[in-house]
Amino acid sequence: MSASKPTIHDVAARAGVSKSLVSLALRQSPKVSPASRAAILAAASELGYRTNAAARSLADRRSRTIGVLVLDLHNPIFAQILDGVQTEVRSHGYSVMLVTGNSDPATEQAEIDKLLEFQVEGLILISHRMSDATVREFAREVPVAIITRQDVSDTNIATVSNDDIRGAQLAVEHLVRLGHTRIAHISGGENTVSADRERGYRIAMSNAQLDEQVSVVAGAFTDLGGYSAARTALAADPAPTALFVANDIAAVGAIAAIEESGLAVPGDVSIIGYDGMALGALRSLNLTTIAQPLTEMGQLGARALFARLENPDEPSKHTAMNPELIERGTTAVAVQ
Amino acid sequence: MSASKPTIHDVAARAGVSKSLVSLALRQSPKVSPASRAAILAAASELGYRTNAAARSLADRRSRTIGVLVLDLHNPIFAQILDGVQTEVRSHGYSVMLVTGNSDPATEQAEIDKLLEFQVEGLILISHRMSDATVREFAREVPVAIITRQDVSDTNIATVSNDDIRGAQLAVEHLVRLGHTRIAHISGGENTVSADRERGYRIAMSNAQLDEQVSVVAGAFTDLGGYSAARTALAADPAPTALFVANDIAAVGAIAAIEESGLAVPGDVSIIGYDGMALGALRSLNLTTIAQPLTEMGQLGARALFARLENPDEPSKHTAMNPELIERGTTAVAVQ
DNA sequence: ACTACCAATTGGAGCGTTCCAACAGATCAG
DNA sequence: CTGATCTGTTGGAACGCTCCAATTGGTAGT
Repeated sequence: MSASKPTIHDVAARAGVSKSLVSLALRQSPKVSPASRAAILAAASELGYRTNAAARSLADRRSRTIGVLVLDLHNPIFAQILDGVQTEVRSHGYSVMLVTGNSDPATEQAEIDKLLEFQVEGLILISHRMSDATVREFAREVPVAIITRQDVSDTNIATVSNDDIRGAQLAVEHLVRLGHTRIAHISGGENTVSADRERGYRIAMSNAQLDEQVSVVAGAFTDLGGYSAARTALAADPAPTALFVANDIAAVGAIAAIEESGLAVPGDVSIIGYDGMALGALRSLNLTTIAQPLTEMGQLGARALFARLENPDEPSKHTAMNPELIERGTTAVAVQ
Repeated sequence: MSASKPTIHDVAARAGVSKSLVSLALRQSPKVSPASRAAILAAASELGYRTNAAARSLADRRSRTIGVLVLDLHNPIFAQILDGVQTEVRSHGYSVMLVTGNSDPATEQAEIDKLLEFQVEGLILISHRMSDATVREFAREVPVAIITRQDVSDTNIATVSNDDIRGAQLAVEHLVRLGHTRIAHISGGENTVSADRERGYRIAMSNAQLDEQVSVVAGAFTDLGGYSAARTALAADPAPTALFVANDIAAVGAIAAIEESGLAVPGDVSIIGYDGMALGALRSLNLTTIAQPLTEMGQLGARALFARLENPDEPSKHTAMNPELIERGTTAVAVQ
């Protein structure tokens, strides 16, 4: 009637065997006789025994756990990526330890430090805001996979991303094809993904001889960020007839700003986002966007991590995905 | 140049002191001389030492970690609740270990089992699909806080929720006030929250002498669930002029279905959701809803857990929040 | 009947920490 | 100068598990 949790010793005593045999039985070793196995399992369940992961991971010197950092749980695209990650990690018999840094580098770093203290065997960063140096530092301790970015290159860091520059060009080319010239860009703030998308915008504008029309308003990867930036963008004279917004969730905010100012989407202003979030497919939003295969990217990222875990000699590589235009209802032929 | 991770012994050797003193210094004990402390800290950082959480939690017999289960990361309201939970948990010096069960009871249970193996000191369930018996079983091992539900009662289970029956009534009363009579309800599937909201709907309809008009279509707490159910609801003859949808994300799906069938919101059909998700406030959705104070509920749930952790004698209690009507653009006077 | 082998089982060491009782050396009161 | 007190430091035990080498009983082969 011990007050605290039963241990392997308690189970052993109750089943009338040694602790070693209990350990073997609990881990399905074939060298335990059926009789002992039955007695041990019975004793364990009677006592409500639960193995202590801390002790196990200490003795084992491995945790069978992967640490996952997600940039921002408010944006549903990360849930889509996570779906792929979880599926893959579980299929390898590992657990996921999930943390967020709320888009703040210092918090992210602190959370990763904790993950490493917990002895995670690998790290998956689903977008992040830390410096390359910091990430590389972590990569010296465990294999790392980065999903959504490709800027860090290191033998111990695998990356999976789409080509944001190319994707942004697809977005602008689509608008140009519809006859738009005053195409403004709402950026996603100070981060590499945003920088690439802006770069693609500039390249495509230049290719279309629209250099004079280039107009970038600083926004953020959030609904409110897109909302405020769109207000600013619309205040220009002449106002843009199309907006390429750095990501879908910000595009939703931008639509709100446009409708609020009495204009129609896409009648007066066309909007195209980026990411391909599931919600955007619904008719109430019906958002034209550049889609990335989010769930697949999660899966591939996890898979790359395990490849390295299972074969530490092979260096990590970059996996490039193709961004794809999904034409829906928020873009239309320019009126003007 | 040891291949594996440095331990406290390595640090001790390098600093020329005992492992015990290293342990003390690393935990900011005041009884370490400044000289030793400096030497130890230097040695630790030179070696890239990181304390092993498994060993610490084993020796300490406490993990300083709270396990959090989230129903579904795809619905952004859970991110809002999580914000409150994280803030509170961190302020107590604890870490959060986050898992999802993808709305599946078996997966949820397996994930919680893992959390308990990791020796989490408490459990926060942000909505879940497990049976009362299962949850009560967990509550025998550690204190539990349930956010968003109030159905389980147990001295070791704290609950924080709004009154869903009352909230649903507010929704229906709002529609009735606008002159609607053919008010259909799109439910959220087989779970207690959904059941309560449906119950509130029925009560309010009855109070308004609209018993004959009661019409419930089985949906789900997802955008697609709301979409399909709304299609079914609209097929009725006569079609409803207003829909009370079980939650916001499903309401977004319902709006899509309505617009797709050539009807306008709120011109032809009014829509009211439930939850108060942040996204609904944006003008592009502008969703009328019954709001719950999500972040605050997260915070209060975590706080209730710590109250019990710090004072195990005091039984856990239920905290009731008030649901509140937020009138936005998806409801309007009935035209008939 | 004896060795050889195999299957099942066991105690002990070790994983990296924390806690505790013990200890050395300095400081101080009488 | 002696004992008491305090400050800083130490080795060993313990946490709950896994791994390993060793041990016990059979069973089979000759």
